[in-house]
Amino acid sequence: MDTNTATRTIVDALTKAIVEHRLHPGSKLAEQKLADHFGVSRTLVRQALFQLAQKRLIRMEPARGAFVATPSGEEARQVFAVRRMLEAEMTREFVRSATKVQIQALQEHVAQEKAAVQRGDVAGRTDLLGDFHVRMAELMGNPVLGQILGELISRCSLITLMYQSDNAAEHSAEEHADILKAIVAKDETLAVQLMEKHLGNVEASLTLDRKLPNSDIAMALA
Amino acid sequence: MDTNTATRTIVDALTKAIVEHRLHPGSKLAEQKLADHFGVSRTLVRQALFQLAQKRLIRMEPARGAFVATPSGEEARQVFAVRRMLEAEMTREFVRSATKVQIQALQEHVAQEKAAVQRGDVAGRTDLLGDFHVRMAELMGNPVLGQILGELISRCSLITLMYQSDNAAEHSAEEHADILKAIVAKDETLAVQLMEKHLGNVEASLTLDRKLPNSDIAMALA
DNA sequence: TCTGCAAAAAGTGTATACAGTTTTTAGCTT
DNA sequence: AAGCTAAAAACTGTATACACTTTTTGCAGA
Repeated sequence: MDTNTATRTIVDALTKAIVEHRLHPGSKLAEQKLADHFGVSRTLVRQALFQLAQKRLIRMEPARGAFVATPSGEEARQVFAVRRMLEAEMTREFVRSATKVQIQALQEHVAQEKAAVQRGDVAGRTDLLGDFHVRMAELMGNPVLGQILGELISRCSLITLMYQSDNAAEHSAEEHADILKAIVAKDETLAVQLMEKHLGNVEASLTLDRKLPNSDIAMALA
Repeated sequence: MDTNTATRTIVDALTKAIVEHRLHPGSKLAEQKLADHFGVSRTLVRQALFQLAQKRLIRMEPARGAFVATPSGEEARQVFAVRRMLEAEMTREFVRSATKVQIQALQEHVAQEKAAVQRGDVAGRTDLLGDFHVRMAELMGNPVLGQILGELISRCSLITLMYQSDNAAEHSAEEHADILKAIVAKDETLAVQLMEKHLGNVEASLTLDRKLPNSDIAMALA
């Protein structure tokens, strides 16, 4: 097994479990248990945990171990602010440089989103809605951008779990479609505006000022 | 010693050595040597190396160890593209929201830059020129932004070392001053434009298409 | 002198050991 | 029964051991 292929497997599995909400914010991640589960020693588990901590999906407390992250409302706002900055400009550049093939790829993606919404596939829908943004980054041929955005979106997945008040974000698929229409029309300004508004809507659908994010409860009961 | 304070020390020391060009691109980072140097076991060194790899300041090759990163011209362009996206919007928001105190902080920073330029302090100058951008991010009260930008700028430090053709980036201090003037004048559009142009200039002063980035030579000789 | 090869040295990858800390458990007191 | 305390268990943090891989070294042959 190549250098860090085992570690990567663990990182990916845990990332998936966290963003898919099978591991809840605040949950303890005990090293030995994970090691047993993955059939490796604590050494590799620790490597994975450190990487996840750097991606802010978990936090590590001295001598107490690793816990699924519980981002504060403050932090959530900051993450969204960065996303808006990054994606506004990304959209602008995309309108300028997108080829037919790239636009087609996004159109297919939006079609998939709609399909997921229609058949009530919540998990798939959530996945696809985040992927729309990562896909766009990747289509621009900029993996650096793609990685940064991917990490921000992972964090958002955690955030939406903690703070979602209603399913107001259900319109995301439509908003993606609208953005895409503006892109097709090469209307740079409109596309950027719609993207900013879309991210604003997603953020607005959260109740970031809640006093007790349910994570604290989880931690209190843990 | 708290959980990862030792590891952090090593990460910081190596980061500093890399961005200050005391460790050259392609250099081998042998674990035992580092462990001896820092007076710890390989365990902690490895943790540090993994973190640096995630920040893309080093790369790790299976069974061959860690080397100071040698970013390709392609990657360099991508990093700069992301910086432009992020900093264009950051500048826009800064113009909108900056208080007198924040502007003053930046003015003092630019004054420091000029002083470093005047007294021919190359190392200090390089440091300060990068810090200008991080400082701005921090002043916006957004640590998430600050961290992402900080990492991008660390990578740029490596990039400029590898690809700098001449000292064309000497005008950076003046350009910072110009941007700041536009900010003071609350001229949003101009400030954004100047920031974009500034980053374009920095990138343009590099010869990213060079066939043999000197790192390859270093590696070939290693 | 240069090339090829095998042994030795150095280095990485993973598991395990062990010290110190935190959490849990069990018993004792009120 | 509730609360406190001490012993036990579980867990983290770091070092070390060991297998396996890569690199270096030294020597034989051309």
